[in-house]
Amino acid sequence: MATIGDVAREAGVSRSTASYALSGKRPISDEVRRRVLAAAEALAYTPNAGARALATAQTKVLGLLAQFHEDEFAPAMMQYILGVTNTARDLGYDTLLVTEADGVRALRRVTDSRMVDGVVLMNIAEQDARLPILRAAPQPGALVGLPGDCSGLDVFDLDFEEAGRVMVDHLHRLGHRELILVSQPEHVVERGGAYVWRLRDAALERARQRGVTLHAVYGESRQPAVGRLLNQLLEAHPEATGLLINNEAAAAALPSVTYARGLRVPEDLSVIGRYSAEFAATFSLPYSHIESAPDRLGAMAVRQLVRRVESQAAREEPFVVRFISPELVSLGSTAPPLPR
Amino acid sequence: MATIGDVAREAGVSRSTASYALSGKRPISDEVRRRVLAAAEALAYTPNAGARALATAQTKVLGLLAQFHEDEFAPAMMQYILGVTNTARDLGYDTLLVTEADGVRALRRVTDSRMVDGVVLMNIAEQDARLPILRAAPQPGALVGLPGDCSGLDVFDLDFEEAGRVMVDHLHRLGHRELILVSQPEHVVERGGAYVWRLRDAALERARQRGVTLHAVYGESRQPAVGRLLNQLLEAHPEATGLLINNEAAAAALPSVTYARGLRVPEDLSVIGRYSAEFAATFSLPYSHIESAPDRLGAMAVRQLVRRVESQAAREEPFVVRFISPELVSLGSTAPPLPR
DNA sequence: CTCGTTCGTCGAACCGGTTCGACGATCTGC
DNA sequence: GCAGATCGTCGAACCGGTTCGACGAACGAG
Repeated sequence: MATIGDVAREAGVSRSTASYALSGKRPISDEVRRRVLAAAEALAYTPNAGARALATAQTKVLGLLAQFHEDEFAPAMMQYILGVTNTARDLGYDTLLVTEADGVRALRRVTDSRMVDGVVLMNIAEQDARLPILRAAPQPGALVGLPGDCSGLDVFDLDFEEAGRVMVDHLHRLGHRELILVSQPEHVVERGGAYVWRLRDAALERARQRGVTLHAVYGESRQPAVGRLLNQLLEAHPEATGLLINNEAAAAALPSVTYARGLRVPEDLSVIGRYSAEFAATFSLPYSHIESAPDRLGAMAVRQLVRRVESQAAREEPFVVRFISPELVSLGSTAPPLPR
Repeated sequence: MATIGDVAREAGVSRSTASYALSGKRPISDEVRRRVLAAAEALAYTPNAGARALATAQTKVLGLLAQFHEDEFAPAMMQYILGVTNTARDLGYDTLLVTEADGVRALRRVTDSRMVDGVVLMNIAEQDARLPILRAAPQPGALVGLPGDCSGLDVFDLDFEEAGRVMVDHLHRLGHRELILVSQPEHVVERGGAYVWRLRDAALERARQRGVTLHAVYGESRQPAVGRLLNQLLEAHPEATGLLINNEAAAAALPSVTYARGLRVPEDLSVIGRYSAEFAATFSLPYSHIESAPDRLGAMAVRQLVRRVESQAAREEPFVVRFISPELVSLGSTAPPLPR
């Protein structure tokens, strides 16, 4: 493998001149620049990433810390990851994907050893043990998901409160007066998944204001449990005319349940979900839904992160907490309730 | 951030002694070792990854090159990725996930710049332009998926030929004489996805031997197209009593189609899929299926890769092409056909 | 008591880049 | 024709580790 010393020798100049010719950081005569570029081309020179990182204190790599819990819906994660890796690459960065169960240790390793210039954290818990580490780290960090304490970090998330209100308002306006909300499994909340109750509590509050009855329950993350649960719910609340779903697995399982029960959507039951367009497309889901825009969130986090990485000025700006406002994608799965 | 020089000064020894005390590569007195370890602890010393990579020519990072095509089923990919990242971490490596569309450029970048010690390639095409690059690279490489030319690389894949035969044999033995096989979309084949025709051709051959009629068609990767296709197929071949599915999206869409058509599984239609346990669980799929074991494949590829990375002897062993033999997981979705 | 080992430690070089200060050559202005 | 500025290049130092050869002290053997 050719080093910059080889290039310099081939071009008949010093190492520093070769470096300047390649980087353009100092004026170099056209003649010499030509010779250096030709030599680099001829030797197929590529700078050694480790050496460059050592010299410049920049690795051009971002860390992406994601955790996969047994009872979580892995497929939904993929879109976030792609949002991050693709945006990072567009900005000139590669991505170190760390899925280690011990997130604290993983974060320590990649920041302390200076493997990365910045870190994106996913699966944020209400009380996330990784946050103190990240705040103390020399690299900037960005979160996809809202923790209890946002200080010292840039945070990006869907506005789950507003999502809950939009769902309730939409069905209330159509005339529905009794609704069911299926959330994620209780484990997700216990682990600190605040978005679950953020959506639920806002929906409950809005339902109260509108005089709507809302049955809010935890869901399951797997078949057949989640299908069973949906059946039980529909049985237990025969008066309910609307179903709100903040749970990918439940959304995926719903079509078979409604078929089996002979329920027509939206005539017998209006449905609104909360998931991504990608998810809806791959799973055939015919329900109107709040778009959770995972790729957009990943991209936003990376862009802000890279700004802070690359500019001292940006690093001193105040931290941002930015919510994507929920957009209701209408696929015709809601309608006024039938008169009974 | 503390360097090894700081640790040495704190412990009152030279940098080299500190290094040896930490690595144990030369005998060091207990007294000095204690002091060095204490100093490292006190200063929260972590070696700089770039510097170490430069000195040792080892980065302790593996590259994972995956490509996401528009018309592919992204959720299925997640399991492969987790198999790779988790196994890598167990063996002391981190993973650079590269999803760049231009795979050749991406591979050049990570190998030429020495960012990684080895590379795992996914989404292997029959004629994969990345392979010549990988063969010429100084780092070893492993493939998940079977290319036309396996020379110079370790290859891991499901035995799709055998999978096709197992599917046909299983239904033939139950008495079925007319079957439908839904494969991936034609694009996947055109792009070089050999596994599609490997399974199909083996199934056709075996069906011919057994005197079974097999209608093999390309599928779609998205709803609603894939649902429409399934309906058309069942309509076009009313005599078919068995359905083979080598297409995740089609498998996910099938339950609603059978419900809608009033078909009972397995009484009216026997079904065998080809996907992972994880996929089956998250999607509620009640079908007997060939387990495609993505996590196991990812893990195997990484283990072999790391062996070659870490041992000169291993690097000189002949290259392997290893197939996982298809295992039929029975969930009761097959039965003898009803007499007509 | 001395010589030859062995053991533990140190200094220096090296990995492959980047960057700073200096220096010689050329150009400008008077 | 000379002082001073400008331009292009070079040498050396540095980033933070690892590793090799050497060297002094302690040790055992004769």
